[in-house]
Amino acid sequence: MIKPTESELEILQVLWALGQATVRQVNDELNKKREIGYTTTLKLMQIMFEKKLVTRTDEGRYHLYQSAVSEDETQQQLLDIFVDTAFKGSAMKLVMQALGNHQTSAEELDEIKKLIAQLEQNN
Amino acid sequence: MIKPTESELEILQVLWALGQATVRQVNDELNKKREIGYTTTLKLMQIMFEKKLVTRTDEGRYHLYQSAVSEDETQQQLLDIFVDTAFKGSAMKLVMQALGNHQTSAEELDEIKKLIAQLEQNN
DNA sequence: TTTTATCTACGAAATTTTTCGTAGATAAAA
DNA sequence: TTTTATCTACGAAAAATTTCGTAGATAAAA
Repeated sequence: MIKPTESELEILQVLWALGQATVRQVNDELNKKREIGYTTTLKLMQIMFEKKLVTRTDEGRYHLYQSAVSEDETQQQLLDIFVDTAFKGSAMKLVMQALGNHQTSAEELDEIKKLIAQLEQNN
Repeated sequence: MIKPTESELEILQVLWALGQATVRQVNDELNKKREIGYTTTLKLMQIMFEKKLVTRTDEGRYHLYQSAVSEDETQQQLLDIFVDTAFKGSAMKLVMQALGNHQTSAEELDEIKKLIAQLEQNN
């Protein structure tokens, strides 16, 4: 599977959120964060289409784009790479850092505890 | 603080592990993973010196390099960016994915539980 | 019907990152 | 002393990524 670039990932985020979208819609979303030209987004999405990161349907005058990769799988893939490059492969350390420095709600902590309990059972 | 590039991060990893090292040593380490020319590593480290990512002492004929940024702080910074870009800001989801898909030992799970207990107390 | 707006395709410029060759200096080996 | 090995500095090529301008087509508005 191909690792999306930073910009490609931003576009995938939008597509995951919207389900499907035109270049215009994606570009509008991106511009909520930072200025980016329409043709820039267009070009990126065309490249992503070639790379098969997205699919699209021809709706007459325009194209309707959809992500071709699942959010979960992509996140998992990126996470694996990230753990390797930034945390020398220690997922453990990453988890500790993430828990330590982000404020996590009581409910979320409960969820994690549940997950841990599950993992312990499966041993 | 400056975000190191992928290659710069690889070099920082080596420096964090060795404490201090010459270009030659770093290059040797990098070559355990993939082929990379000596002057490539040299150039990168010179750039990192300009960016103040590393410091160095002049040991006569050669330079002895040290990381100028702490491993923890850098990891935290990268983690923050990564959570944002790949997980839309949800550290929670990242933790769940990381725990779920990497085999974590019983001891490690214990450590995490301890940390969670601590976090719960501080509420 | 004419003008205006919007869309795609496409090439190429601009930027960022990575890679390496060459030159000059100095230490080590012969 | 001469040769060889190794180091830094530096420029610039190569590669990867991002950005945008222009042209041509078509729909919408005037």
